[in-house]
Amino acid sequence: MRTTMPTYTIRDLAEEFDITTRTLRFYEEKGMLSPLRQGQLRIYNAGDRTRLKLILRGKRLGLDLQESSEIIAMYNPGTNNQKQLKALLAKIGEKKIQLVRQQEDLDAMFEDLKLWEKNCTEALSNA
Amino acid sequence: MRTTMPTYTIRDLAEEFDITTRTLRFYEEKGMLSPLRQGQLRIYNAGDRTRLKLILRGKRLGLDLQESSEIIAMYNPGTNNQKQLKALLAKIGEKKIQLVRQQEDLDAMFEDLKLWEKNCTEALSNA
DNA sequence: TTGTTGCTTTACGTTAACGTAAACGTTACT
DNA sequence: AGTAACGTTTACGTTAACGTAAAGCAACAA
Repeated sequence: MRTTMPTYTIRDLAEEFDITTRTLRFYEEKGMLSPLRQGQLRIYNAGDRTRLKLILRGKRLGLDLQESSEIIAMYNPGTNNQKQLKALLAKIGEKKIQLVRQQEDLDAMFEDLKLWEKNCTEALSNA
Repeated sequence: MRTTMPTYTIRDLAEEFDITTRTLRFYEEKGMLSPLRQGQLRIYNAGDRTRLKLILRGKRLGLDLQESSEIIAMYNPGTNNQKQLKALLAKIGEKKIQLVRQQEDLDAMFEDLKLWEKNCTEALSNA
């Protein structure tokens, strides 16, 4: 049996992820997405959608597009040689260090926010 | 008794936080730092240093300088009026939502990294 | 047929966050 | 006095990540 995979227009994805169509074309221009063409229209599949999600997740974490590209490249196992794998491991290590740092920063900022929130509400209730 | 608070030159801070002096002057230009002058030299105090730390923490979390400025503004309690406090609370709420999102993204990425790391090391040991 | 809507390509504009260079003033050796 | 090391201001340059506008094709609606 042959199940039909879902496809998306440029507008579908733009609306779902709240970005502009310009942004999608831009990512394509950068080689991060390669939707099929049906005539001259772009037609995205599930893989494209997943890659887009990864790009946007990276953005929220403060990665630039180049970094996100590298992350995404880890997903396809085309890299079967020793040197590249080791390089990849090193990169993963770096990324983990950076993410741990982010965790700490996040925790610290949450603490601050909690304090400020407390102070604000108290100041309001005493008014 | 009068204890002398520590002060820092522009180079001290640049080296401590691994940024350039240009960056420090830029933040000043944007009104985020206001070091004293001794002659025409900048002389930073503990408060300046703390603000700088907050700016850099914000950067690591992907905030832009404007957002970091707002965060820092929360630290000085000069805001004692009802409306501003409520606005502040709203902003804190937004920020918390965004940070929670970041937490989730971080967790997801850590999971991925762990998987990739495993795959890489296995691939290497089988070679 | 003439809109209107939505897609396309091409190309120039914009903003943030600095980098970089020029030209100059202090202080500190030597 | 010379010069090296650091600081200063002023100003133009740079990069990433899109925004925005122009000009045009395709399909469907009135």
